[in-house]
Amino acid sequence: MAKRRDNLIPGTLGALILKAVDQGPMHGYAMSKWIQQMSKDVLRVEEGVLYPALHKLEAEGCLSAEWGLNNTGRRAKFYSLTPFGEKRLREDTERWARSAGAVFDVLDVKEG
Amino acid sequence: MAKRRDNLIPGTLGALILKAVDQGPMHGYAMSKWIQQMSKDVLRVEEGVLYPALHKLEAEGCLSAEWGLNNTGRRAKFYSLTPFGEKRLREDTERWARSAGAVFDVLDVKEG
DNA sequence: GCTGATACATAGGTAACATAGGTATCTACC
DNA sequence: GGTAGATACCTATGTTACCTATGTATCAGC
Repeated sequence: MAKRRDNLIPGTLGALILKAVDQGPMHGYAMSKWIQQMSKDVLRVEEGVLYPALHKLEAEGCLSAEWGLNNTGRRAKFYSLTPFGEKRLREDTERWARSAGAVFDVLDVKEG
Repeated sequence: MAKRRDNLIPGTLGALILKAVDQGPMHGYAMSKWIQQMSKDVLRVEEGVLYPALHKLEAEGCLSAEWGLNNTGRRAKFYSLTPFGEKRLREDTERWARSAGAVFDVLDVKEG
């Protein structure tokens, strides 16, 4: 079980979530769909992976949460970026670009 | 201890090593230096990380090893790519390009 | 004799993700 | 009334993969 590396590149999940919430307050299920769509179906964030990550980001002060209603009247927990979360997103994005670029360099692959 | 994500993007180490050996038979220490150099000092493969990974790749049939002497006459274990290792390198590289590209898409970062 | 570089190796710790299960509501369909 | 599927949340357990620390040994240079 626990086959590795089917969906995500480990270490990127936090940034993906923060980027989703950066679009505006969003609930978990919508983030999952948004990431899947923006990645053209390459990245999938299963719910058993998503919710623990959300709780961790909230505990770290990157996200704030409050219950509300979605556009069909269903109860959902909406997350927003805190200033600290915005800072984290910028840092994570920068670190990712740097590290991923280095991997492309070594593997001698054209990026894009 | 065990601070996370200082050097490597998890899941990329195998491909980095295979790419190093793809340059020609190489011993571990030289791989470490080669990766560091090709990544412009962004990626560092510590020895406690490298050698277990080499043993694993050998056990999986991606690498073959034999003892020899380096150019200064020192004893070293030289690794070569097996056909299976070449296949693995191609697959890993392709998967990396696809997944990393998707992360760039989501994070809305220019690659390169 | 000491330091630093080269070269290999193992042990123990932990984070992060994958999988599998669970609850609950609402709509659509039969 | 029953079922299926989508929406929406959650937790528990397992495994991998990496990080750190530490050890051995040789050789060059001071």
